[in-house]
Amino acid sequence: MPFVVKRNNRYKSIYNQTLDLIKTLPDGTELSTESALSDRLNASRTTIRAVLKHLADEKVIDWRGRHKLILRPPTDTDYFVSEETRSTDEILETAFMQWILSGDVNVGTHLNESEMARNFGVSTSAVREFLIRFSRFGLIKKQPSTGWELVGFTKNFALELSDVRELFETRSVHQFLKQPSDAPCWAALDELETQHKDLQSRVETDYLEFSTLDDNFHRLLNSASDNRFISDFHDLIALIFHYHYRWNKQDERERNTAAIGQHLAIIAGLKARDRNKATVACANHLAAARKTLLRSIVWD
Amino acid sequence: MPFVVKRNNRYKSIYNQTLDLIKTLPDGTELSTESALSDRLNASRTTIRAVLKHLADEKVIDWRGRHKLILRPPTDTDYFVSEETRSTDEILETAFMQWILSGDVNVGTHLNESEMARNFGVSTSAVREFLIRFSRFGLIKKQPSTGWELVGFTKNFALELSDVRELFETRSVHQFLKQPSDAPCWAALDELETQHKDLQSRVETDYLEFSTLDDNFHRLLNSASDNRFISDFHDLIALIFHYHYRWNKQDERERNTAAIGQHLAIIAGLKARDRNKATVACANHLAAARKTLLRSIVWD
DNA sequence: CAACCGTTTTTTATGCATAAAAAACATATG
DNA sequence: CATATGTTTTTTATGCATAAAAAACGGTTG
Repeated sequence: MPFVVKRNNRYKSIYNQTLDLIKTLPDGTELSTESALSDRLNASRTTIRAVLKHLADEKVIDWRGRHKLILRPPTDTDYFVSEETRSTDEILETAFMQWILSGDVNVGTHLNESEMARNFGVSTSAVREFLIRFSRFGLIKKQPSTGWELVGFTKNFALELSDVRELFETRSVHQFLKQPSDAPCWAALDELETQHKDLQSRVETDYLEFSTLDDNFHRLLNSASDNRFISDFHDLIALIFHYHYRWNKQDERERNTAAIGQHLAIIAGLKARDRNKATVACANHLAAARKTLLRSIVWD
Repeated sequence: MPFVVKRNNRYKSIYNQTLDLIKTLPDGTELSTESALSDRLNASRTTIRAVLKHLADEKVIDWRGRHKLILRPPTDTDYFVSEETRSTDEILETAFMQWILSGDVNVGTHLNESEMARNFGVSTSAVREFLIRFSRFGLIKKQPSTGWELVGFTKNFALELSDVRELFETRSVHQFLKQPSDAPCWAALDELETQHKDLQSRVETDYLEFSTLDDNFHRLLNSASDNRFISDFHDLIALIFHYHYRWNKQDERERNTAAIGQHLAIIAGLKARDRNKATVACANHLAAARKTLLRSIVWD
């Protein structure tokens, strides 16, 4: 008897999205063609047809050949719960990051594949492939035939990460300044400036919104470098910060308020086409980010 | 019936290493203890015992409990052929790099897992895990449920690679200059200088030896940065250059001769503790390397 | 009794089967 | 006859079984 059954999270996720779509349409109207739905929801027709079948069984639609009549609006109970629609990889990433960032597990710990599979409720292959994929972030490493070892989010990790980040972002700032004034990135920068000022005015209550803004801002900066290795590295930064924002709540409001100001200084420097000013503002911001990161170290 | 049988390349590789070891010992002497062999050859006692068993069967040793008497020196036919001792990952990497660098396969090509498994004579899991592992180099990428796509060693890839390389190595040169004069890296630099001069004197015939020297030199430089992300990136550089040296034979002697001179200029700058001179020499070398790389592009 | 070997248990590596999903192909319909 | 649906084939995702290898355990021997 199988411990873990094969997941069909894609189908369930598409099913939920189709319910959302139906909600926007009045009863008595027809759903579009299978191919159109397939394009729109980014799934194969096979999946779409499985969804339509289920919708018909649930009497949400009446499906006969090319006619797909909406019978009733979906209710909350029609939806699959979010746990079922998440991909194995998402589940693993969240569980794993929570596990290692909680500090319950020590640096140098040997990671046991079958134990992880048991604890996280997924198969050993899923764990195995996740670990291989995840290893590119440098938080774990493996020696052949001996398995995986937790490197962990240590002080050195944070320092090395910050060093490279400073190297890359400084370059990105300089590349940004080289963009022609009609390049779309300048409009995007204006938009981000507005969003920053908006959030600044209501930061007391809404400081949690900063995390998304932060990611968008740095992603825009780095886009000027137009370099896949810099983008890849930003994925790592984003990962670390994502979970950092999620679990390290210390001084969060103050930190975010300060960071908004630092971002605005960089934006001002860029808009003034003032290389020196922008560079200094960037250095200030990254120095602050480095400090924050170091304060959140669990180990050493 | 299985298409592919499970490999035991580790055992075979250790067996060959044990034969090497026995060659250094005269007949009639005893091999050391199982644990000692295990430590020395970096394998578990289980593997060592399997090797000893095979050695006894082949009458190379007489094995009775703790007595392992050497009966005869190993012959060439005792050895497993190298194909059998290579790991699946090595096999895949070589075959895959040869395949994509040969230019027979176009950028954007969809990589079929089972086809690759068939062609390379390994299982689909092996291919799958290889692709995940290999994807960190950015030569392939995957979109969920749709499989892998060849990004390929394109002009942009080479340009972006070179950009980051210049960023990192310039930093490494500066970090190198900050090392205290009694740091071991200075002695290592002296040693490399000697090797470079030695090779320079016989470059006409032995220019193929440069590839190893090149890797060692850049690895030493980057070690000054003491940064895992910079080291990881160097792995990518090393991979590209390894196969580049292997298949791109155009002007190889001239290129290597020039590169030796460039390396020596960097070494001279470093030894003189002349930041400016070292930086310029490094920039020159990397500019030449960039040019070489771009000339070897298969696609675009 | 400490180092060593024989045996058992655990973990990792890897082939493979199969469900889920995508893609291709065939047929129908307006 | 172009576009849609119905059906089949192919490919990917993923659970799992098991051989290889490592690690642990326990008894032996000098």
